[in-house]
Amino acid sequence: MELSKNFIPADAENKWYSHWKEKGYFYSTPDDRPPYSLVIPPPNVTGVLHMGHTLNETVQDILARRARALGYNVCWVPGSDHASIATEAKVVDMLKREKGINKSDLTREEFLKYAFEWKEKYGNIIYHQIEKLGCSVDWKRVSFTMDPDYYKAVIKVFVDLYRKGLIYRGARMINWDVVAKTALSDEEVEYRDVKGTLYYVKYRIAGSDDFITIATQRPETIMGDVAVCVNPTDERYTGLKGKKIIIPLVDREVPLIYDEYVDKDFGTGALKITPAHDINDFNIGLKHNLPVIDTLNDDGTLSEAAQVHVGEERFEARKKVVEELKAKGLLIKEEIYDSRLGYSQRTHSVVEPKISTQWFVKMKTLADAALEEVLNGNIRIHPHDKFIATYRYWLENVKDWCISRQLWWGQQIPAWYDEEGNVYVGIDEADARKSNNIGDSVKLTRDADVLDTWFSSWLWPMEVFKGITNPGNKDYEYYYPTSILVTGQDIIFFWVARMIMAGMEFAGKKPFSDVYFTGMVRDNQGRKMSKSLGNSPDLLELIDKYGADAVRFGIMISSPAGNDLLFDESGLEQGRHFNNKIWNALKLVRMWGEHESFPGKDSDNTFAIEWFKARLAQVSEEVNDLIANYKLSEALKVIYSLIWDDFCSWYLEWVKPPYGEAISKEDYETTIGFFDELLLLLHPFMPFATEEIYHQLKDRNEDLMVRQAPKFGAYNSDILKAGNQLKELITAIRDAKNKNQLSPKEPVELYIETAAPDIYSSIGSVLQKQTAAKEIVLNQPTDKKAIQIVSGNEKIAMVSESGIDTGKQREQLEKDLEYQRGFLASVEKKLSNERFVNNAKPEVVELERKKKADALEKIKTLEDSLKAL
RNA sequence: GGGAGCAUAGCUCAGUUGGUUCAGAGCAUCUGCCUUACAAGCAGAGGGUCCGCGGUUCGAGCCCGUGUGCUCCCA
Repeated sequence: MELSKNFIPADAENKWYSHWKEKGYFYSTPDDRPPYSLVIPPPNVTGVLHMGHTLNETVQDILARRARALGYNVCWVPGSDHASIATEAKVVDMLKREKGINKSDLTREEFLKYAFEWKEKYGNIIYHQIEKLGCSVDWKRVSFTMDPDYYKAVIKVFVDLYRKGLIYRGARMINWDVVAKTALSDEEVEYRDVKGTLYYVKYRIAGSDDFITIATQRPETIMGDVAVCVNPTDERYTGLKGKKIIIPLVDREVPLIYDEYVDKDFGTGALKITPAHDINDFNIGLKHNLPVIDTLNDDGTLSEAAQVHVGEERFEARKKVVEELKAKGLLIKEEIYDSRLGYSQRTHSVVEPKISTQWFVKMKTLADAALEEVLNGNIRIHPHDKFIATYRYWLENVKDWCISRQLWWGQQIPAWYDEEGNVYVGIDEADARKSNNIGDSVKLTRDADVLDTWFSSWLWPMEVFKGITNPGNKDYEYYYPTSILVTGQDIIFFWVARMIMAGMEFAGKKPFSDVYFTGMVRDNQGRKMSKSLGNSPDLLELIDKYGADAVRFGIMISSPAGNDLLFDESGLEQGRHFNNKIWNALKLVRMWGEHESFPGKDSDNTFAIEWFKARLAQVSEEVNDLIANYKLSEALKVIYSLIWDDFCSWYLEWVKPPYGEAISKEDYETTIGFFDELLLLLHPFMPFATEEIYHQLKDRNEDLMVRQAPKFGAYNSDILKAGNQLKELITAIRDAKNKNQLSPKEPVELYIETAAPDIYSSIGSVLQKQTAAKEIVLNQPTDKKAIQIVSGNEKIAMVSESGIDTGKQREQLEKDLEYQRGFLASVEKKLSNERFVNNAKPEVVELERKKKADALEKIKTLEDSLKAL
């Protein structure tokens, strides 16, 4: 069959993915082999794969495929999480838009029905993309954080922690998302620098016509003020002790209080205290026994308690309050200053600090265990140095985790309240009654809230193997702890740290042995990829354009471990070119196989074959080391160079039979053998093209995906040296031809002066072939007019029938000579330095002596060549 | 404000234990080639004060200090 001019990715991708799937290569069940398990960091069901995911999934697939080749029983579990806030928002939006239904018109059950329908419809997009990318995940193990068993696991864990006293319910200052109308955890708030306005407002002092001026960025909360606070050491205000202050607009009388907390230098040194809407004010309020006046509704509008502008949106209300203060002459000035505001990670609305009764997890003991497990080295973080400090800092300063969300999409909190508001926790109502001795006559109402999504995903490595709902089962025993977790550095707290906590708390065992953090994918201008910038390419379009292998290549080649990478399509182009390069190598080798009969003669390509054998062993070892250290980008570069340079540019040219002649059967088969090993090395990075070429190379039933890597033993390093020398000789001669405007095919005679003539018995024939040399003569000077070339310590006179430009040559030789003399001088300087000779390690000194000898020899050769011109 | 990281060729980045196989790769640029696998290619070439300053050392891209610039995390 005629092969196409270039590799066509789409055909291979569809064909091989379904073939692998049919053969069951992705599926794993426990057996005698060592396990290699990993769980996909669950993308949320609302999403599509962005470039960050692409990098992440590619890294995992590389590790998985590599582990398979090394004999492990690989189990890679796919899945997604339910993303309560994001999904609920999308479903609410869809209901409104498509069906004209408001969430408030639905019962919880009705809403959940729609939500599950939505999930069925859109939740699979992501799996399709994972498939297109070639990921070898076990499709029989797809998990979802709202699956019935998973749901049970989350409830079980909640009850368990509650009974251990690690979960409590209480009123605290929390982060409130006014769009989603739910509490958020500290980690779900993103802070951004903004230009804020500081308003200077006059508050009248009761019983006088004097004023005290406060500075605030939130004039719309004035109505919630319960005190004005100054620093006790602030002399400006000492005379006001015991006075009352009148809050503008609402005319409430509040005390003037004193607290060290107030910064005398900020604003006017007088701070309005609004405990309901600021965490620091809240703390001061607690300390001074002040009331809390919550002037905001859950949706961010002003509440009845505000008395004025009731029902106005908070930022609208701010404008109106400012106008009113201005009108009353109470606004002294406005000042722009740099501030930071918290935004909801999901809805991007400004987060409102709010006093609210929520459920919390006590983090201290959990955090201690999770920290210990990493510090003692049981869990290794890669790259270690970059993230260990962050991990440590967060765990040492962790705050309690707010886990309740005022949503429906999620695991409903298993807590019931009686009519007095007493709370009873149990895995279901019956359990709650039984364990708390509550009779059936008592009416119980279930807590309406659900749990934070991360409260379910922290169980992921355990529960995908049913480790919570069915502990001790065979899968769980075999696959847990998992081998590695690959994830983005941005969720080190959300997820990684909490998974470790969960593992230690519920299994008494770490969830994984290694954590590999990938960097962030940015665009080629270094900007974070985001929907609003529109700079995130569509994965499926990229795959259409370049092929999945090229996408994988492009993202990996520019992806040093743990560092951010600037995504640029030029990398994908390079990947596509690489595919074609291998494809063309395939075409060449196939052509050799098309001869009717092979000559029976013994190989005359011994050197090329032995050399490549050694190179292959050397690089395989290197690749093993690199991958073991998670240096995947470097491993890919090494493989790329082995295939393109060593195999295609050198080896294939060396063994290529003259046009029209056939290669020997032995060399042909050896070459295919090499090709197989190269494809195996590359396969984890570019699975489709390699599998396709593997089958095009030879008719066979076995697949590359399940081929086992051979063990390469020691390799001959002498032959590698000889290979380098050969390459240098060829390059030097080609270069000389190029510089003298001779065609590469120009027939020449080479007169080589060498101290080691023996080597030419092995490399001679290749050298001759690659340089179009009619003849190679060793250590016999010629008196013919020749081009003088120096390569290493070899002095070559190249005789050609065409003209020679001696001027150019002289220039080149003199340049080399100058470099060698400079080099010699630096070495001699070192050697004449007594302190160097006395202090440096003997082998270093010896090396310098050798360098000196080499340099002297080279200088002599160059001088001789110049003379010969 | 606290902490971490980064700064090497025009661009994106490697550079593991300090020692000319260490100053590298890919892309880009330039020169010559439509050479029967590959022009998405081949054969070559040019290009860097390794951010500035100081220190340790016989010796620093690498270690230490400091300054500058950028990025991230936390408050």
